[in-house]
Amino acid sequence: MRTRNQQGKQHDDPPPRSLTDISKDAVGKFLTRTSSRKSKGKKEEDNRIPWPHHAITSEEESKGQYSQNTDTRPSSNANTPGTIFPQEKGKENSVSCVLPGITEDTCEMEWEDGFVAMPDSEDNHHKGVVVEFYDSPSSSKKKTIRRASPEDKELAELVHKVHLLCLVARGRLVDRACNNPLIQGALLSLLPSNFLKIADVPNVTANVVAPLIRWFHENFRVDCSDLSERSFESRLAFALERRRGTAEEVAALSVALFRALNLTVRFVSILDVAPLKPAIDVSGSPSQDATCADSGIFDNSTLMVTKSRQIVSPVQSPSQKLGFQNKISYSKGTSETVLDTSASTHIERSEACQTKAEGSKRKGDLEFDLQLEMAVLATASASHKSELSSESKDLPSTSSYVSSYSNKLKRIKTEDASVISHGISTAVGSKKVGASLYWAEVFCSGENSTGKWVHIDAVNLIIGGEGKVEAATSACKRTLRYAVAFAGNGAKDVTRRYCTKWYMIASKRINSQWWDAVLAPLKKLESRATGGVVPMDIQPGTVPNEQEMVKASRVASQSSLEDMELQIRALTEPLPTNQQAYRNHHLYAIERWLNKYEILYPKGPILGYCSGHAVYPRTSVQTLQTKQRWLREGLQIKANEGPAKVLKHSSKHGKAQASEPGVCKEADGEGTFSLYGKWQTEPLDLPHAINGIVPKNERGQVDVWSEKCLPHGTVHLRLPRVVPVAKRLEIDFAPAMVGFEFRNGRSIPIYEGIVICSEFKDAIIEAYTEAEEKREAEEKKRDEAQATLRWYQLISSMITRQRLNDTYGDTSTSEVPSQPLNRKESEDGRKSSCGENRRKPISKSDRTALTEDHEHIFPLEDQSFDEESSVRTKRCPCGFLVQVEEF
DNA sequence: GTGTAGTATACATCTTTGTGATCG
DNA sequence: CCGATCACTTTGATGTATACTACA
Repeated sequence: MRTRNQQGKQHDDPPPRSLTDISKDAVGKFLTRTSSRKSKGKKEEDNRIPWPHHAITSEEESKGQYSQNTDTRPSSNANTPGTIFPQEKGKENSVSCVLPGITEDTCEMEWEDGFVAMPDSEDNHHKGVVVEFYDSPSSSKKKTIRRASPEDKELAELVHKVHLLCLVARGRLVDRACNNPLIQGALLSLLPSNFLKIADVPNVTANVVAPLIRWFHENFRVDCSDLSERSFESRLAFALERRRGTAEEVAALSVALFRALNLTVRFVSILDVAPLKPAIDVSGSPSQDATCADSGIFDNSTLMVTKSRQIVSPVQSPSQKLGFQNKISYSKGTSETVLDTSASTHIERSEACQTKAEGSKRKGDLEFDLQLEMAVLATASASHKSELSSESKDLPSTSSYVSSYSNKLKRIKTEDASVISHGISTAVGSKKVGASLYWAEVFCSGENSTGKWVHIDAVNLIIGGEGKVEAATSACKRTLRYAVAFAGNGAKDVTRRYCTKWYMIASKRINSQWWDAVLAPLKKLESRATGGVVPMDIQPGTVPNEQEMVKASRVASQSSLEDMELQIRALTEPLPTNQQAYRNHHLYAIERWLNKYEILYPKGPILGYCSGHAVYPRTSVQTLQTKQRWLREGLQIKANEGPAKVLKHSSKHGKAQASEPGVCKEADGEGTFSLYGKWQTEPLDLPHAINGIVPKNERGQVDVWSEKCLPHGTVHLRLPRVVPVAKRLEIDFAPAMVGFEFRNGRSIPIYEGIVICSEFKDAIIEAYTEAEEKREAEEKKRDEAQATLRWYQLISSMITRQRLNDTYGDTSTSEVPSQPLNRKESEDGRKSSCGENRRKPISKSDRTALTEDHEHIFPLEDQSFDEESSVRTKRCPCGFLVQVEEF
């Protein structure tokens, strides 16, 4: 949808609002809300999240789509200083402006001087104004980078999680379809009888199944039929009938076939989820992976292949498929791209067009498109696909192109057969490789002594190619982050089998705690399905027969053997060849990249070398702390322990110390501070309280970082107003310093309560309770007295008013009641004239009491203050009141 | 085109124990 | 006189992560 907008293609008639539209709107609104919560910050004037910056045309505007558009944000063109947006035909009328409803308050951005290009055609004249921004030569190098805000990060993580869950659910759905007995039966009926004996082979090996896979590969082809309206099972059945389907379907069919032959099989899928970290927003930098990012979720047949929905391709060569499908995907957005059969130069041309078109997109936009599509697909995949399908129908030359192009590719196919038969090995490292997203894992009991899960990619005809998956994925500018095996409605993360550079993906995966918790129940199901019942899962009370027990124990060991295998892979990762990788490597470290507070202890063993730097196990890296910091954890430095590391003080400290010579120098020298490792510490040996005296530090207090820091025989009473109590009882105490806070540019210690000897605890608490009760009673008494007084004043003023009314009635008069009720006059010294204090008009009734000679007085106890409005109300006992606004 | 090291920069973290005037 | 409260220039230096650049 966005692509169409961007290309300036308009909807002649607004299509009926499908569920997809509704979802998109909802997601858009959600994201708008998220973006509006943007945090402050000087650098955040570029206040946006990755967003498809549609060129909002005036035509849309005039049709009212403008207001319907979920994008209620200003076009990013406007607030991206120094960004050139290439002009394209049909886009001249794009408008960059602040949208209605966005005020200066809500949209604080820096506007840059630009020049207004006047529309050069009459056609455009009435459509709007083009505001273009050109970089000055000096600013051309400067890119505006918007760092992801915490909200962005949170959102990206949520999307990542939700997407993961969706893909896991999808994998289970596919897995379930593979168990469909009808599909399995139909597959068996197609199978030449000589392959049926595989079902009886006791120890299956990769070699045994190889001919079967070859047969399958020859008989089932990948295309991208669009049967989105159907359930996956019916799609699978249809693919079986046609002997062609999407890569996902073909892979699923291979799994179904293996299962029909009684092999232990998993359906494995790379979960190509939305990134965990939000994309940074670099204006003006071309998106490198534009084509990769602009892909669907469930429809990719290979990682290289984008927009594979509309294609009927009988070829298996990934390289051919790549060129072909890219071409199709380009045609979707660019109507001028003519797809003909003649030559690959056309493909290149269309690629160029695409590059040009995509070049105007920010990386963030592309990421957003992807995420939006994911979110929408999660709720309305079928609907969305049908929409895309209808889009593809709009393409005039697709079908003719497809048939002729496929003929051409058929010819190429025969030439490429040798390459294909060797799998992807010859092409790994080249971008001409299509890495499959889906494959099967067959448990070959005849491999090794204990059996082995063998990677079988029937789509690309690869057996045992687990080592190539990662390279092929990375060649596609993707990262293999999650490879999940599905069986028995369960799932198991088998990424380790396919990933050798875990350090590269560790930070791109969701925290393992969450992921493990998600997979835990699924892992059990998977384990149970890949052979039988795991002993610990046998229900108490049921007695499994011997056969079941044997099978179960075999599976248990099979499962744990695989776990062990994966664990070994995890712990025996090859040493990275670049130094940077050691900065946060979970297994290895080099001294150069240790943090300030880290040290190698013990310094060894050396596991290898990288660029001349010795590589140590990460387990040898220890965290260091200052003496003070260890103290907070209830640890102290052992006697005679020298510092493990000595660091220079910051210049601030240096200055402070220089200005105050002789003050507070560390024991080990000037301008330095010492760090110690945990191995140099021991539990804190605190002084004991003796004779009711609390041991205090040099400041006469006790630092209570935690309960561990309390001297023996003392307690910490976190009670307000407890100091006077201790003083009154003449009990020795120390103020408890519990931390610091920064106020007015300096750190201020925070005190909470006192530290006293345990033996006085009860006495203090008793006295404190008593004092508090007394205080509360006094407070209550004071409040009551105040209330009484106010009632007295109120009634007095009412009486006075009544008397005045009785005396003078409605007739205006200048006579003054000479006897104001003023019981407290003598007590209150604060007098003020009415004129001085009256800042607000007084009410009409009050005016009747306003007199010329009477001097009002406003006793303090008759004043009330409204904190909300900051208005103080002062009352004269005569009933006159004045309201004063206080600042 | 790719990988690596170095650099720039935004962001996160750590730092850390006053003083004088005024008022009740 | 003493103690409580308030105002006082709302830290800022440094480390770390990450993107970018130059170079092999």
